[in-house]
Amino acid sequence: MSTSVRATYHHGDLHAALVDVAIQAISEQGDADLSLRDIARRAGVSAGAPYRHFADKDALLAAVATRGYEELRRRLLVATGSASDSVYVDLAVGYVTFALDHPGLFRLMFTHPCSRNAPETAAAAAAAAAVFAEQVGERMGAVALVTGGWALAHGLATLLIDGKLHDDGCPEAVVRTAVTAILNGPSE
Amino acid sequence: MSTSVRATYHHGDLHAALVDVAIQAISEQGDADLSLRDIARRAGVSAGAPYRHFADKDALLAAVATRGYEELRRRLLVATGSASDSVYVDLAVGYVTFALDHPGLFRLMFTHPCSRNAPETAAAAAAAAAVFAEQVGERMGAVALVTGGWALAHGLATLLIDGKLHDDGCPEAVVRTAVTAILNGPSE
DNA sequence: TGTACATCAGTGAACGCGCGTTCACTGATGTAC
DNA sequence: TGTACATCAGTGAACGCGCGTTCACTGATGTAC
Repeated sequence: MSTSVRATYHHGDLHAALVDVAIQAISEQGDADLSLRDIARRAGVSAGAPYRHFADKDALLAAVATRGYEELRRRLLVATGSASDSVYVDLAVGYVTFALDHPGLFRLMFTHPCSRNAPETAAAAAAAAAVFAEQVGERMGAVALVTGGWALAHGLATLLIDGKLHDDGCPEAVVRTAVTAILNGPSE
Repeated sequence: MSTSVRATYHHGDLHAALVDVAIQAISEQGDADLSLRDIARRAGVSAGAPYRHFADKDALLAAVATRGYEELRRRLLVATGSASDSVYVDLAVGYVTFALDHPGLFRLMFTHPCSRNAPETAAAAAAAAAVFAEQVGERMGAVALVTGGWALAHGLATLLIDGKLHDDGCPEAVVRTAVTAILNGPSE
């Protein structure tokens, strides 16, 4: 079950192992362009082996993105449980924390074309986005508020993982103050 | 001066031409990974020629990103001139419109590591970001409002270029309503 | 104005590289009797 | 329980490809006299 040397000729569950290893690799190197050969190498398997489990590279990446969306959804649900004043702040913090923990995965999920045509990935993405809709929507009842809240969180996440905002060591504080400030409005 | 066949052995201004052609190429193909060889090819020049003008591929990309930030700044300044109620809406619309017009360039500017170490690019990026600070800051005077406004625009831009939001053919409307909704707040 | 020469900005062939993918193969597994 | 055999999941060598970069070269330009 470990990533280390295999005892048997057959792997056991190479399908899942490849996704695991890909997520780990993407986390280590911080950006989204992994090579299929490298993933196979890390899984201790020949370069052709993945083709027993995935049609091509994009299919593997789509599976990785799917797992990413599932984890994001989980994080958002957990964040919702906080006893904070604002759902927006809670969701944004959960969202941004996920992105900062897995920047490469986050970029893959949102930018890589692999996820465009995979229905499974699209479903997982929709499920994650639905958390915003449920949490914000059920309290406010406006689509635009959901979109705005999501965009705010997403903007903070991407700017932070790309190093465009100074976070002074505490990105969470940046998120809290920025979201709060915007929600309280330009006070006019 | 055109992209077509060169008359003379020497090019004239290959430096600028390479940046032009790269921006055009990136616009056509929609994503950020161009090859240096392809850019040279499009410029009608051999694969080695760019090395007379740029240290390496990243140096060219940094120059491209710099031009991108300059154009973004210009757009933001123009957007500021609108007779709208809200600076936030104006800036967000300008920002998002730029991203949708040049999705590949936008991704390059914000995500590609090439721009990390180039001081010239960093300066252009800072100048663009400063428009937010000036417009929002001088009226509200709060750093968090600037960050929040920028993040909101940036989030909408990235979600839209990555096809994660339904825009129903009019992305500008999505931006207007989302920003307005968030600014008016969850009405509590 | 004309010539010699240094400098500049291209060429094009070559380098090594890692990639995604295919394919004939072989070792392991499991099922039928 | 034991054996024959179909199926499955790996191997490893090979494919063609395009890439970034280097380098000895050559054509064009401009300057000194």
